[in-house]
Amino acid sequence: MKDVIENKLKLRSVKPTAMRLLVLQCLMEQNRALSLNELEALFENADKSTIFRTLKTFQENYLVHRINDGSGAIKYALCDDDCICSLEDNHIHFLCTKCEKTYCLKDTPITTPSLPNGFRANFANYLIEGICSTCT
Amino acid sequence: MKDVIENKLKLRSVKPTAMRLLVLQCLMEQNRALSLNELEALFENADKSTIFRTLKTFQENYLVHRINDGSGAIKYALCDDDCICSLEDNHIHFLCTKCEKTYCLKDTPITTPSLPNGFRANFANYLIEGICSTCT
DNA sequence: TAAACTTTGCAATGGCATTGCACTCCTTAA
DNA sequence: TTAAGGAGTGCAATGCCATTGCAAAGTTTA
Repeated sequence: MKDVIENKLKLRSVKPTAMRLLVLQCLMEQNRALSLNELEALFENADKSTIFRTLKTFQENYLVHRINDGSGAIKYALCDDDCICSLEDNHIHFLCTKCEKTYCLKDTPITTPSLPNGFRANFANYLIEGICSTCT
Repeated sequence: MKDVIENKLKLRSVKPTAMRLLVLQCLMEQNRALSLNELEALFENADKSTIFRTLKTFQENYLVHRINDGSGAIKYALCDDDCICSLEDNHIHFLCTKCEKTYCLKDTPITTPSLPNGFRANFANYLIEGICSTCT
């Protein structure tokens, strides 16, 4: 397990510090998008700004992507290994309004519609709110 | 023009105060989604909290909908007259990353994909970022 | 081993949404 | 016509979250 995490970092040329390993492991285990506060709560003794900067480093190296789910707090979720956060990598996110958890629906790619004349798309953020399978 | 605005309010049983007429007119004229700060700047002498509460009233009566375009500030845009802000009323929004303006693409309804088993959709927020026709 | 760089923790700061409270305005009923 | 009640408004907080400056701690390199 530890190897897998370290490999993920190596793949993106990010030095494996203790904090980074922890955050990455956490994101892998939870299998959903987490906010800064949620992450902070899971660690107890780690500083929020350190986690913030860890996540920033991760973003810059395509390890995680940010999700704006309208909850007020930005959520962070793991990217696939071959992700470069392009329009093609964007996928739908799902916010359960009951448990407040946000999931990546990686198997549900975003279909970009034809836009009005002169409009060009670079990035898409598609969020669906509803009830997840656990809360049904 | 004034009649049109007053009618819109009457249609939703919202009392036409000066502030409400102004805000509604503004949203109609701009033909795009505006943030609280943008609205405040357009009026100069009106208080932000009044505008906020005006918009809240509008939301509650399906006159405007909120848009989370990831800019940090919530934007507000006019609803159609027959809107009840249901999943079917949701449409795509477009944020131009150059001029920072957000548009409703009312003619581009959101197609909700088939979700994983057990997931049920109640609301969708689909934002596309890119360059608008004016900035191309 | 010392210098240079990176990472971390703490303590701000700033932006935006939201609310409490008092004042004003408008409506209503005696 | 006037007093009372309710709605709307303005001002001044408050709170939450993202972000950053700075110094200490840790790591790498010559």
